[in-house]
Amino acid sequence: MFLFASGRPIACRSYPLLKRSYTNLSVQQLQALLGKNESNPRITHQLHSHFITAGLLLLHQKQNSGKLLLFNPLLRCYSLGETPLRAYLLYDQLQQLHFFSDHEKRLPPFDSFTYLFLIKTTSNPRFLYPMLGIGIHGLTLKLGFEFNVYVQTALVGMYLVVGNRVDAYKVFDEMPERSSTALVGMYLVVGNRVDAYKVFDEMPERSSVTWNVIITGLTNLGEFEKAIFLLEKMPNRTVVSWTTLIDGYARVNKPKEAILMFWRMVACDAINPNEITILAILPAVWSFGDLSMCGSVHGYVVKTGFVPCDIRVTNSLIDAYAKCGCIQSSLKFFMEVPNVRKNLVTWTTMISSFAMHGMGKEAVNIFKDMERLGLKPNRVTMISVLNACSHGGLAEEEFLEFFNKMVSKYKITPDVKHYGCLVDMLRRKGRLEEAEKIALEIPSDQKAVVWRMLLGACSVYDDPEMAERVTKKLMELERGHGGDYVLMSNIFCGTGRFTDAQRFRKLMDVRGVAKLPGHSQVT
DNA sequence: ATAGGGTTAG
Repeated sequence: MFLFASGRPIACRSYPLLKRSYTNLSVQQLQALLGKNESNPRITHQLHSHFITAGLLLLHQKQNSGKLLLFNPLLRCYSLGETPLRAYLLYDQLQQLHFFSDHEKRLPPFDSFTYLFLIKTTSNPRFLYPMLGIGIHGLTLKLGFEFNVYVQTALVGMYLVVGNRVDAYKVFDEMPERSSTALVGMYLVVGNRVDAYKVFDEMPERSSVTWNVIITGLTNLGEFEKAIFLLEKMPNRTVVSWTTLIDGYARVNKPKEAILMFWRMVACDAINPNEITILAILPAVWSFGDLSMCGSVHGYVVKTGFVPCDIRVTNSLIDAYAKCGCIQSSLKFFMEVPNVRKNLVTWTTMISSFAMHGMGKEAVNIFKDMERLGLKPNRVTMISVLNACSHGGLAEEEFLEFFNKMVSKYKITPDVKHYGCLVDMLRRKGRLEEAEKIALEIPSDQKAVVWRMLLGACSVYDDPEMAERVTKKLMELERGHGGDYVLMSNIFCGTGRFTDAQRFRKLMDVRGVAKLPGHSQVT
């Protein structure tokens, strides 16, 4: 993936072709580009590719003690993104490259930034080897970065992610230069409100980030009264302070309080919401069902220019209109967005909006428009389409056409949710034989789940013959699931075949299976 | 360039 030969980096075939030219940009411009697109893995990847081919990856300022100008920002992007492993590999390759080059015996040109981002890599929940963080901790000690407050703050966070709380305390305890903000944050994450509050209270000076850290921590712990108490005491409230509480209330399903916070922010502090505030308030707006407020948020968002900038705001608004019951506004807004700005989520949102309104045909048309533009649906898109078909009164042939297309054309392996849609559709149609035929063709690892769904469908339609066949199939696959026996015997009871029912109950006792407390597989 | 809030289904 990251190939280097004879000390010189070379490009690798797996990199995507550059769609735009980065060749004339200065180092500062490239840095800014990385910072702006930190959440866009494609651009990160393209820039990485460019750095390698143009020999910029190891570019460093000679007069400034050899700091890496583009390597660290690149590391940061990968560490925060979807593939933190790339960050680790990037670091590892450079380290080995340095090790094998014989002209220098000194340590690699890594600085505190490198290790800070490396620690963040290991605390990223997507990173599969969090224990590597402990080794990196050792490195920072060896290299003398233990006096860097940022590095240590990241270390504390890392240990909390790894679950090693004792070490988190220990690292903090040995910090020579304590950042009170970090201490407050750490206590909050650990759940130690009293100590966090005490430290916070004794701080000689607090930055706005300090305030926001404690407000966020209290909100996440559900301590809304204390969070608001601090919010009111805070000297210079920022958008973040308010947004934290708005989001917190929306998440615990208290839309009224969230909306109240929103108005207080605007009225008391004359602070304008930003994109993230909008994303936080919209779920509150639709769960409160306030269509008129949906419209005023829309107006505000258009006026401030968030709409042409942030596609997520657009998507969230389309969704909010649909969930407030106004599919017309949803569609109108969707149509106003130029196709070049729409991303996969935009299309998926519109399809699921039609699905929740039972408008199957319209959903399918949107899906076909999307296909015509050459976009490839993902798992979520397909769930929405399939849902739209079964809820929107479409023929089962059409449903099955989409299902097959998903597998053959788009190479998406159906999971439990897709099969859930399938069984749901067939149940609505009462076509259980069809379902049985399909179930026979399903790949092995998912089989049991699907057969079990079918068994559930049989019990609704009182089809004991088929239920028996399905149960037999289930017995072949796995013998130990007690719920199947119970369901089967219930079906026989329901149709008056009590001896058959008893037969299954007995079989259950003989095989020594117990019925576990029930939980639904279909959600 | 470094700590704080983040779109779609179920």
